[in-house]
Amino acid sequence: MTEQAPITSNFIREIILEDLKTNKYQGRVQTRFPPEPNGYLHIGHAKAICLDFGLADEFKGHTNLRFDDTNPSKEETEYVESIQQDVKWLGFQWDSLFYASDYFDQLYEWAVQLIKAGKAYVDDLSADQIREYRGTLTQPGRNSPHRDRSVEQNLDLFERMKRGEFPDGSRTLRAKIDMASPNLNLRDPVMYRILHAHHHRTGDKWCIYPMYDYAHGQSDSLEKVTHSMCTLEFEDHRPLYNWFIEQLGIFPSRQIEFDRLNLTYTLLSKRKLLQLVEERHVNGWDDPRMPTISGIRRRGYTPEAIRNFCNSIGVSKTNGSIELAMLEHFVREDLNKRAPRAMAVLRPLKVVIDNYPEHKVDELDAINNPEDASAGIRKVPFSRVLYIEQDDFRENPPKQYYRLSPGREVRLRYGYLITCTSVVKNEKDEVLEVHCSYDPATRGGNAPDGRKVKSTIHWVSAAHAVDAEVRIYETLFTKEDPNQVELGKDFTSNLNPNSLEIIREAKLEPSLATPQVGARYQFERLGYFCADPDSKPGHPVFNRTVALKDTWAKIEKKAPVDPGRGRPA
RNA sequence: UGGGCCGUCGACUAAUGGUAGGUCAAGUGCCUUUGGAGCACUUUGUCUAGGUUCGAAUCCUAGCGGCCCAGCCA
Repeated sequence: MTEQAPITSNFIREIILEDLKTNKYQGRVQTRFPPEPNGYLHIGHAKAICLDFGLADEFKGHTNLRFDDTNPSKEETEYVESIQQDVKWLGFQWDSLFYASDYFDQLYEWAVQLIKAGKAYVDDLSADQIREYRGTLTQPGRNSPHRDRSVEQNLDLFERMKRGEFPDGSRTLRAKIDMASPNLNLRDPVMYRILHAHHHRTGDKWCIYPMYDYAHGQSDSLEKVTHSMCTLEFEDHRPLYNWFIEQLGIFPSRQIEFDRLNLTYTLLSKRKLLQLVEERHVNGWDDPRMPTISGIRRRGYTPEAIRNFCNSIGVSKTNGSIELAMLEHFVREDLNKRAPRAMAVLRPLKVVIDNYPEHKVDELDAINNPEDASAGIRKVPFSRVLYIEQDDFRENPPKQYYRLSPGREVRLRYGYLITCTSVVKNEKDEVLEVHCSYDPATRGGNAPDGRKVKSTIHWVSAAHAVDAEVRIYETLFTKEDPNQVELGKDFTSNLNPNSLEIIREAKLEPSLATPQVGARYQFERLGYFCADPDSKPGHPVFNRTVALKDTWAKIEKKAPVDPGRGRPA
């Protein structure tokens, strides 16, 4: 396992350190991760999870998992299950599991208390009217005509809202704050709305449901949360968060806002991810192209890689976007150290070793992981007919191309030095097979005379090869910022038509015939691959997690001249 | 155009009035039975203009730029 990346400090840790120093909460650090169960968790949530759990762990504190389930029309138990699975998979364990709906009774009592204190009132205005009365960014709002009802009447009306006497949308409970506040959140925010909807946990007990602003801070307070982290867009809500707590005189949790994660070529909005799923642009929430935890897990990412990434990107209040290369770096770093190596040929080209005995099969030693001696070695069968990668042969090699070409000698990894003697082509001038001779004295890959070859290529014995499907992924979107669209179009116009390439004719070394689902390998010289649940015994399916860094691709891109054709490729 | 928040290498992030540092990316070299990995080196930055100060990324003022807020979503 990769050692933990050092966590660079941040302003939230500084706040906690200061609170610890001044003994503000008697040395307690209590956080919470509060997802709404209305979708799958994504890499952006992973950042929040690492923060919430990581900071609490660091200071011997506690973290609750709390489902923010105040809107029954969007929330489902499928999501609460996937969220728990994902948090655990990332390597975190919550101290207590709560639901905002656990607090519905208490929240109702507190609402009554606020009504009695003249701090809340039942409003009969419709949604449209409320919007109208709210004013605009530059103009103050106006008081609702119902704002000054008596406490008795408010109590009666609120009670009857709860009993179900009124239809959806006909009334709300509002906090009585200030319709002229420059902060729109303080212009008598709605605390309760009428919603005759079945709730995934409370069933039909309630037909009024608290709004986020009224539920979240009070839930934090009930759990004695000391540091309540959320994203920047809630900054404007903090005065309201504090207002409820002050009016109620309950435990003062503190809300601290940090910047949401943005990743290039990636969308991190639950609404848009849901759209991708529903419109079938991807094959479900766990499609390996999705930035969901379940998607990147299926893609082959490790929890350690994700945690190291989250701990390395820092936490601040600046709106920025992290390059996808950063995330990829951390999977490569982790997998390089732990993934066993294997040989796989994605686009096979037949190679015949003419001077190798027809039916001979040799078992060659291959190192499982050069980064980890304890991983040991395995046997790989070698015979007269092999597959190599089409990319590893060029009839007319460009400058700096070191791989196989007519007359050239290369090394077959853990095998022999071979020299290309001739090629067989079809009528379309395509190379069908390559003929080589091998040097029997080079078994294992070294020449007794000390001669060197410039290149080592991977291979699979044709007679022993396992047929496999390999899925190659590119970014889901073609634009760094998928939200950047022409007028009248939406983000789906930036979908990358080549985000998934299915290779059905891949040839794998025999040890890969029946991998465990989720097993991760490095296919030598190609990248990291992960066995997909679609695998069948003897016919595996692999997802490419990430390619290896490819220096040759860079060289070729920089000087795209093919001397064989005499013009830029 | 009301309010809130934010501007440091290409990206992300440190420096808490005292040497602008780290990671990724990019580049160069070494090494290599993965053109992988590793190692070494290199390039590029404090939004602008004033001010305070022995000294400013940091404090002040004024600009400029970006993000968020007018759901009975969270």
